[in-house]
Amino acid sequence: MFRGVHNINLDAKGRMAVPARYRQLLHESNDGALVVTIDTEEACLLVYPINEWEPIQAKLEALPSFNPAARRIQRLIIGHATDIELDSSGRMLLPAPLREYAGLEKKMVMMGQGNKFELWDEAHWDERRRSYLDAIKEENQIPEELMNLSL
Amino acid sequence: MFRGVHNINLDAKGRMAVPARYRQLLHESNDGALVVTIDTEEACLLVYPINEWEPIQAKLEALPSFNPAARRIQRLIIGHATDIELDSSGRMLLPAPLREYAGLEKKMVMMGQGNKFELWDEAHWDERRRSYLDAIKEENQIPEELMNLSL
DNA sequence: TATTTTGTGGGTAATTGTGGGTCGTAGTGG
DNA sequence: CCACTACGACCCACAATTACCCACAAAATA
Repeated sequence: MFRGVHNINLDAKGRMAVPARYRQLLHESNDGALVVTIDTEEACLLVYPINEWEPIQAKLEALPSFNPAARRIQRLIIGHATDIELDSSGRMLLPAPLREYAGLEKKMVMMGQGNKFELWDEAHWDERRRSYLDAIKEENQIPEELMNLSL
Repeated sequence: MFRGVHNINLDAKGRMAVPARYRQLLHESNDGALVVTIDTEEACLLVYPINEWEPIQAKLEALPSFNPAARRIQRLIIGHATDIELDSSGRMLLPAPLREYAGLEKKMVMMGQGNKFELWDEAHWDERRRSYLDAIKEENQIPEELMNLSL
């Protein structure tokens, strides 16, 4: 699955070159078909290969629609989910509204996260990473699940 | 398993020569396939043979993703975990973003740590080692687990 | 000291990333 | 319904990076 960081530049047309190492993988499994949507907790975008996305959307749709919290999530996540494809030179064009949401201008960071990629504005990610690292260092009570983890 | 220290130089292209004694081992078990990621507590990098890494990523992905502390750890560790291979002369090219994180310029230290290696900037490691030694001398209460250890 | 192994530095070719031109299509407004 | 505009798909050319290779220096071994 996906992992690793890459510094990527967005060009003037809002396109980003997908690192070559992922292209084959994306083409083989899904012919380069992807879905981008927003992360509701952070100002970043999530990119799924279509086959990873479908079950997620199905699960979201199955949520009880009279529940306001569920409706909100559905609206936000499904609402922003946009199909995109890799172009002939292995780039993807990020839709303007989503670029705006994540504050993507030029320098960005692409990170593999298992079944998906995350896209961050570079400055924003640097700052966020710092705060994550601080949180880890200052944490006085580490969750049970993490205590037993040996890396 | 891995142990021992080596002083290593990064060349101008960001490559480091893996000490010959580890090469065979790495090639035999994994064909030289490795994963590098960051240490979240110290400014250093962790290098795993791929077979050692996979179960770790699996464990990380299994953490509850609604737990903020777990999400942070996942983002940081999986997000930075980059696949690399030994080249034909037994060197590895460290990705620029990771080199930056650990402040690796030229002189570095590689240390075996059981199932992985750690990479430190030399000056940084020297200083850190001093502070570790000081901490041990000044410590008045030694953790239970250590009390029963006989070296 | 001779010989082999290991580490280091670059040169080169191939691959990958970047920028931009052009054309077709869809959307907009008159 | 037509002209015009904006945008995206496609294409090409150049720049940057990486993989591969070879040669030499340094170190270890015999």
